[in-house]
Amino acid sequence: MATIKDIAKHAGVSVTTVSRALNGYSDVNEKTREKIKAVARELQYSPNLLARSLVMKKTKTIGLLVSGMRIEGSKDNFTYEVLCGINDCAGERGYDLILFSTNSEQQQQKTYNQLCQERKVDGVILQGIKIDDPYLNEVVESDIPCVLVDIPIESTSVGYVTTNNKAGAKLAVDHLIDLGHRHIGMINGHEQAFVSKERLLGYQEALVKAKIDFQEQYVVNGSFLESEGEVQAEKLLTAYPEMTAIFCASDLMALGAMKAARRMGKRVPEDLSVAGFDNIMLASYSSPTLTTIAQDRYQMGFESAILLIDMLEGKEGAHKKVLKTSLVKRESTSKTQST
Amino acid sequence: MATIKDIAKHAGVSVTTVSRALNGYSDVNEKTREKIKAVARELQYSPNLLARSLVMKKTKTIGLLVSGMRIEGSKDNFTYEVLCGINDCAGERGYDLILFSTNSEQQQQKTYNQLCQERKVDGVILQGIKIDDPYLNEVVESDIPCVLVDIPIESTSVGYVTTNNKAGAKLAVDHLIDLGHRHIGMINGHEQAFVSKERLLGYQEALVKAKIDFQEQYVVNGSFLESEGEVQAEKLLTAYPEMTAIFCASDLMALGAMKAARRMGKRVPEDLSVAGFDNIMLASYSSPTLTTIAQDRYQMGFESAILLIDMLEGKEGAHKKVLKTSLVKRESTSKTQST
DNA sequence: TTGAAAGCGCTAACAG
DNA sequence: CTGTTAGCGCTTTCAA
Repeated sequence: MATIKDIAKHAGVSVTTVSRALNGYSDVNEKTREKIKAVARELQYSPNLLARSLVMKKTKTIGLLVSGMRIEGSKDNFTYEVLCGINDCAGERGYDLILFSTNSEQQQQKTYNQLCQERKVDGVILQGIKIDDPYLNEVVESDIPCVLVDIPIESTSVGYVTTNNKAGAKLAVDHLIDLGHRHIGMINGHEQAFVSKERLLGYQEALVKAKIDFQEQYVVNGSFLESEGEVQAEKLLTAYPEMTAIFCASDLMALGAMKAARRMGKRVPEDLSVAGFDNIMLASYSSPTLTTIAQDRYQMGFESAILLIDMLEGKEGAHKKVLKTSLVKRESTSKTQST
Repeated sequence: MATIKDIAKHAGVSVTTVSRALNGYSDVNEKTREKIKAVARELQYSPNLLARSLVMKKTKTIGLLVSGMRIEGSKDNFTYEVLCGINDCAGERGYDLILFSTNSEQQQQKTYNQLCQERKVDGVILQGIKIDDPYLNEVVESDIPCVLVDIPIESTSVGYVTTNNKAGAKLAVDHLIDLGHRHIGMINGHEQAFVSKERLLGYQEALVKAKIDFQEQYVVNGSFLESEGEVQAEKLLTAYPEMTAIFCASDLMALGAMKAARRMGKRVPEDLSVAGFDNIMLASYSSPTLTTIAQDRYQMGFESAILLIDMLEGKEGAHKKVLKTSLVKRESTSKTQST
């Protein structure tokens, strides 16, 4: 509750001097500084960041715009792990995070710019928004520095962090091909996800390399949902009994696919190999455990924050970061029995 | 970037009128109001919440002090799900959330009061802090309204939300007793957790009711960790071969216990019944699936926010909320074979 | 090395 | 119904 005014009074100096002393300016007598510091301690002073921000036009605050901070997200933990990464980096560098809820209707009525300008965040990290989200246009047009997770847009004020989804998908499909599979289906996410496009490309690339014809009807969308994964897997396996492997663009859908297989009396991996993408927690607890492509969500968050803060502090450097993936072989894939 | 000053100029009125018009005061001519609103829209005005907060002494911001926002948390998702609940309620009621990182050393040097006073949050929700956390004392002494998750402290400015842990534990142990078990071990969390104390009481209560002697050596601590659950389960099962069931104070530890059993050649549930607490995602994906006590983490978050905001807005009412639990029967528990 | 004064953008008495 | 004035707590010229 004490203000610099109080300190000034108690220390017998002006507010200017207090401000300078506390902020470590050099042009202040060391004795006065010590005295001021002592008084500040005594009065349990803590600066009012609102007032400071108002004049400095910097809040040391990063906005976090997460679309889909929902309970369902605890299945794949994407949001949470990214958040952990952001939080750690921000903490290290002295920034606090402010969470913009985009769930509630109340907040949805505000534009992106309103959200940011009202709270005067220095920059923003956007996560989980779809390619056709109206916020996205605003982001690009606005000049508030921001970093996008998994959407490749780059400009002076916009950067992004993503995983090498194409390479990751290729890794998975290569693995299936190595195991002898020739009829490989794919359950993709949805059209509004950049990562889906990339993962499809990786799938196709692997096929081309192995001289396997791409069959359009082998690829369906499952909206990244476990339930849809199950539905779509059943459809694929019914329509194309020759299929011996399915690559899913998310582990959740892969779990769904395994369920479908089980229900249809197909054993995984003996009759059907299933590979996922993400390497979520559940992947190592399901039975059979799931072969998948690992992507480091914590790191994505951490790098997003680095990128953004570097931008905010005027550090030069690339505005994008593409993280590596790796193949995690588990029980859900094996050599094809049918040859 | 436009301020009320700009609007005032364009509309040919004073800033006061602008302020009043935009804030919906009644004592302003509807025509002037309309005009002002039009100008505001035209200029893409959005209020500077910093300035407003500075004078109003209200920020419409809730601080979130989460200890242990770490990647390991994605195993049980406690933090994330509580956060979702808080976020949803806060969003509905027009509050934004500011995340205080307590991970980094930088931030740890600040006291609780500094954290809150600097950012001028209206209130705070604390989650995941231990009973012996230094922040806790500060909370009680400070007069910043706050709500604690899973720590029962109540005062004019402090409230809490928790689950009925005693009843929940009793439910689990009753279930094991019903199945015929008489030698039931317990792997608890740790001394610094209020919930651990409660769950132990529930365990004891169930034993008393069934006229089973409480054996102190049957109860060990596993720090809520899967790995420790495994270690402690092995110790228990080795030392007390008569044991046919273990109640674990968290699902994670229960998963560890099942691992230990498997490693020791004991089948679950035929040779050993295992019950957990929490009903985390993994509980329904493990094999065997885990019998457990469900607690609604999202609801805990939501209720915390309700409690806090009600306090902030001067609504009278209880400062605590205790949520119900329920038993979720799955595969890991069954009738005892050895009789 | 220090202080006086102005101002960040807003709200809130108090007059008129 | 509207404007004038003051002030929230801080930083920052500009003088001294």
